[in-house]
Amino acid sequence: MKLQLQIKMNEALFLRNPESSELGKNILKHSGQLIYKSGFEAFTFKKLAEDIGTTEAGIYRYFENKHKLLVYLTAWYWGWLEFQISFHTNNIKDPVIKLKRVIKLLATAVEDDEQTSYINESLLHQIIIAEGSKAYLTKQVGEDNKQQFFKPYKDLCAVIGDIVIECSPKYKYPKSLASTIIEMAHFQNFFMNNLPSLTDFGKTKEESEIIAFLNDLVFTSLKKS
Amino acid sequence: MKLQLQIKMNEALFLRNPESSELGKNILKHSGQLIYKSGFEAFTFKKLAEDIGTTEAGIYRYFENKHKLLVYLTAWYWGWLEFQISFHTNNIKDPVIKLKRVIKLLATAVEDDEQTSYINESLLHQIIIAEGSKAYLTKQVGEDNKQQFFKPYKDLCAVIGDIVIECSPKYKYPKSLASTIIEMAHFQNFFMNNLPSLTDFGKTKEESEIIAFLNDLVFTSLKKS
DNA sequence: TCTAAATGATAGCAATACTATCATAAATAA
DNA sequence: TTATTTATGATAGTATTGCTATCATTTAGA
Repeated sequence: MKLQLQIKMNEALFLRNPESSELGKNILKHSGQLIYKSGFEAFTFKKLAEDIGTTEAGIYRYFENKHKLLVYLTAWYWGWLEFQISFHTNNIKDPVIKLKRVIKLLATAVEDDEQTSYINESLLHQIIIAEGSKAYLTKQVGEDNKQQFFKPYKDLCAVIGDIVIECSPKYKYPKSLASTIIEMAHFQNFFMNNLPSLTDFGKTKEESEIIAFLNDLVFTSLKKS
Repeated sequence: MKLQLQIKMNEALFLRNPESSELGKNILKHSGQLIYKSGFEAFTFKKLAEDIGTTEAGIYRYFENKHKLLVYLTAWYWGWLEFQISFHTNNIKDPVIKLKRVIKLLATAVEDDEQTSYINESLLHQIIIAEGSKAYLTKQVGEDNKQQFFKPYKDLCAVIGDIVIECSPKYKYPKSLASTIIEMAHFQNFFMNNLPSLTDFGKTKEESEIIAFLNDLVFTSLKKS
């Protein structure tokens, strides 16, 4: 039996559901590759269309513009990650172990899990590191937020915040700590690889060091309170 | 006597030094206002030129493109902030108080200090919060880094890292903690105002709460080690 | 097998991101 | 002072981007 993981996406993110057709799936697959390769700024629907072997107009039938597509990809990623977390922390009672597992999942380059052939999760992880913040660092963030585009991110943040509270019921900043963990898991990775002197991991470039840093940061905060 | 604070800028950031002429100063002033108002994506040299009352070609004589201009503004900001920090922590011996002062400076909306008429620091602070990461979250980050465009940011990070070490000589992650403080001072502000459920400050929207969060995060980490 | 929906092919248009040219004004050096 | 460099203004032009529209052709579902 082959299970197919389906992440329910916000319908306002697309014009036509990309998961409902071959062309749509190709859009998701190739946009991931293209954004990874050339960066979001250089990414255009024209190039994407050429890559797939369709036309620009074809892409526009699925996504209004490249911003929506980026938001789609990030939303998909956060949804997928929340599932990974609930899967990998299932049956763990100790919230400290749970939180450590979460930090590891956030900071570790995932392997493509083959459950979704049209999205390469490890590529997506890299894209989120370098481009993820651009999904919300815009003037339309308020509008986009009203339409619930960032719900998967917020849900994930809430899940992590809840684990924080389980670890330390009196801790005063569970949600800010959660968003700090998420952002820093990615930013420290980007810095380590691109601006190493902003980190202490420039020599080894090991993800395990980021995990150690975050564990130290989080658990000294939580033990104390 | 009126002191003029001059921040030495990397010459590779511009084609003609914008601080050397009226037009140049106008470019800095109005680009700040425009980016603040419409966001970096919608910002174009054409609009900037119209705003100033010059031509597009006129702007291109100073800056190669809008990315370089953004990097210039961020570099200027980090340089200015490092000066503010050295000024406001001067003569403080206790590194803990020093670090608290630094956190406060990072997280507080600055008031325009009038020393530089052509750059509005409080506007710039807002720009850095919303657009600052876009200066380095690009495919050219490696190239830009080779040209030392991010030196002011790295210097600031080093300064803060040194204070961390003064506070707690055995702490293992001074630079990562420094970049975490800097980034989170800004990100928590952005989240608080735009995606409040990612923080614990959505109700009050007070900067003082961000400062309290960062102080808690940093000093529990440092006291323990 | 009919019919609706999805795709492909092509065109076009306004805005963006530049580059080039030439005239003029302002600053500076001989 | 004049000669000359340097900065600005005005205008043009070009390739690419970011779309929208139309119509013919497949493909898939009822």
